[in-house]
Amino acid sequence: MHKGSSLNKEVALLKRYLTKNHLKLTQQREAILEAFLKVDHITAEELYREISKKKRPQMGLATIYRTLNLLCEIGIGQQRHFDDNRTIYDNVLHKKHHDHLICNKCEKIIEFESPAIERLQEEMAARHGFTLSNHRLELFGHCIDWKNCRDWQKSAGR
Amino acid sequence: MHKGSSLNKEVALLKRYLTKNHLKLTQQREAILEAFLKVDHITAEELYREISKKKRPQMGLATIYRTLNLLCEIGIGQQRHFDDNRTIYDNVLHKKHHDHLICNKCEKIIEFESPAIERLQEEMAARHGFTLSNHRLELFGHCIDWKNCRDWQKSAGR
DNA sequence: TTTAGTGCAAAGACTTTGCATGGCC
DNA sequence: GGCCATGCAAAGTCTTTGCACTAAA
Repeated sequence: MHKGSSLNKEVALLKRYLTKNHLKLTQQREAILEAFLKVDHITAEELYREISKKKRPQMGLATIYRTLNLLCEIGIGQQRHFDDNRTIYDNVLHKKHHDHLICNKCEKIIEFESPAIERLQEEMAARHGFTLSNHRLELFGHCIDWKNCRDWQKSAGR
Repeated sequence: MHKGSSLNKEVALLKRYLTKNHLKLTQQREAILEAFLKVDHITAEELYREISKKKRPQMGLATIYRTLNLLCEIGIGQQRHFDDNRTIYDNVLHKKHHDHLICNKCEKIIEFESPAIERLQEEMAARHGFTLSNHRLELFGHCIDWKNCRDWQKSAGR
């Protein structure tokens, strides 16, 4: 399920970056990276609970934030935000890419892929002299059945 | 420059929404809407400074937030976040839509449009039973001339 | 007159920072 | 051993909420 080969590759990437910048590879950083690579995206809080439950009960939340920011600098992670203000950290390299279709009425989020759109993106990038590494596409609107959605019923009451 | 016709249209939209929901059209809400319609996007803080300087010195920040959230519910505004954690409120209806091509090396940002991509987006949304109101597309990569870019030279130093 | 909105200040939520201690190189 | 990283707690930053008062409807 979670390929070890990928893990090793990322650890190597992390090590290289750390060495190059006179930083250190600690057990915490390794544990965070390992857990992070198992998911597509996660919040600092969730990663914290995950790690302190299963591996290192004494891990500090601040360390999670610091390391997550580090991973973003390296390019393994990328920050994202939905409508609330918490930060979601995407696993950029490992995850199977997908885009999002987001319902403004009921908070429903559908993940999809479109090779056709991706092709046009490449074309557009090339036209402007860009080489793409990744992208983010979010479509907002409302889904056909939002009136039956419990989340929406709830928040509509205010 | 700032077309009055548009202003009136939006005020009408706001009024309709307020009436329908037994809400009230206050001077504050009108002032906030007016100021908001003059920009493409703005933060609550900026809008607050703008309005308290020029129109209503006693306006509270909380009112700005409340009204901005209201405008988002109506569909005149939309929240967005860049990498820091502050919320940017986009003027959805007024602004000319564009997508972004972002260079990870030199911070260059190019705005572009692609009707072909938009068409595919609609198609994809329809396939999932969604009606779109708008979207966000950001392409990340590097531009062909980033090595000559001053911004990159600068930030590469760390 | 009734009900909702406002301003202010306090509370919240999330993230970063300071500092003494501990752990890589 | 030197220096960076960690944990903890405190401080920040941005946003929401409670409440008494004011103003639309």
